Amino acid sequence: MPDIDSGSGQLVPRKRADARRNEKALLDAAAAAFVASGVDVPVRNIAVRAGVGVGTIYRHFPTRADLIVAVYRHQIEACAEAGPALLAGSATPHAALAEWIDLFVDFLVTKHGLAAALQSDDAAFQTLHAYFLDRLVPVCGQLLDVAVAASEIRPDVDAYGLLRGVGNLCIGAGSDPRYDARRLVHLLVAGLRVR
Amino acid sequence: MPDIDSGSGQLVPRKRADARRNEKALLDAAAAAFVASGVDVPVRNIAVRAGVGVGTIYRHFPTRADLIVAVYRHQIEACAEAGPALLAGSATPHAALAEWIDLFVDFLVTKHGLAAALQSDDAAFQTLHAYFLDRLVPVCGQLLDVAVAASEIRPDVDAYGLLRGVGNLCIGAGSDPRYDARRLVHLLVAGLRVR
DNA sequence: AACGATACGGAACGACGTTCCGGTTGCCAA
DNA sequence: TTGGCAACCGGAACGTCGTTCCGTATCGTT
Repeated sequence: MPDIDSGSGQLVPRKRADARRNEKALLDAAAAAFVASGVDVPVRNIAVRAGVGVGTIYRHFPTRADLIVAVYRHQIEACAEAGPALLAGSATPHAALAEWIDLFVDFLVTKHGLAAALQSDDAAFQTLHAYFLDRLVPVCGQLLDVAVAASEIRPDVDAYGLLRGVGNLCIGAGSDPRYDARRLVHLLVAGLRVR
Repeated sequence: MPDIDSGSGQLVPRKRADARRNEKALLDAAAAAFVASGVDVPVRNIAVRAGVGVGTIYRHFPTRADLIVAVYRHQIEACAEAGPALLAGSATPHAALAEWIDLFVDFLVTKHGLAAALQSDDAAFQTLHAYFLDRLVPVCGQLLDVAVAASEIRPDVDAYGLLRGVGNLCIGAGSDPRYDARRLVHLLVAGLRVR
């Protein structure tokens, strides 16, 4: 029985044991390296940490973005799923939006260099860009829609632009104590309100 | 008479004619290269455009930041000097602040990659960072002070953070038609208002 | 014209991302 | 158990880029 069900009825050939072991080791090593040196850490460092050759990294994760997404997938999913929950449990739609954006900001500012990588137009980061957008823009859009319907915020704000703006504001947060990204994001969110 | 007065009583040895010629050629070449490929254009490209060796670039401009500052110094000065003028000629201090920030944003979004370079923590860009801050933070601070004194905006906003936030919002503007940095900056500035 | 200071050019080096291939290892069938 | 082959691995090798360095050329003065 060489094949395995990968969650959605698709039969994919089961990977070799050493390949699975290396993939796990790489994820752990990458997570540690990202914490220690940011997501821009040289590929070779991650390879050394994981005790594998650089070729092995590229085989499992063709681009750096694939590795980043794999490392942070759980947290991004959690953020996405928190959207509807906040909407259901908050006093007002605007409060829910603000709290959700806080979650997003908290995630970004604790990941050295991730916000910068998100905005990079380097082709290697397109996958990263796309994953964040696919997963978070709809959630943000829903929060915006409800808040607009409640006449709490201006009607002409789109989720994509807002999310990119928030992401941009998070760049460099954490490396300069004089720069308070959370505060600026709050100001931006305040600017969304109808007067 | 080999020495020359460099503006402030300091006698500095006059540079050789070929050195002055090359410096001019480099500034022109860099300006053209920045427009064509952004401020991250490889050093060698600039050297080729100027018809010079790479060593000559590093002799005249030890870091990339020095070259960028030299290319854009005039525009940055103009932006700084526009602050007081706007303050004098605008309807309200908040309007002056908004207009001045518009100038700053217009400058940034038309210079490919400059906003990103401004926030980079790479040591080579420290000079750039410092020059922008030295020149523009005081101007922004003055605009903020007056607007605060007029009770138009919240009192707890500092010029450094605001300027960095605006700069951050400009990252990637121009390379993605879906991302409207000007609009987000407007929202941020709107968020500064007292309720 | 000759000479010293100044400036030039580009080769060379190290860091990095990425590709490629000879050797190794896990897996299945016989 | 073992043979064989596909999958997989490691790291050498290549191209790009920033940066340094030094032998050579040029300028300005005497």
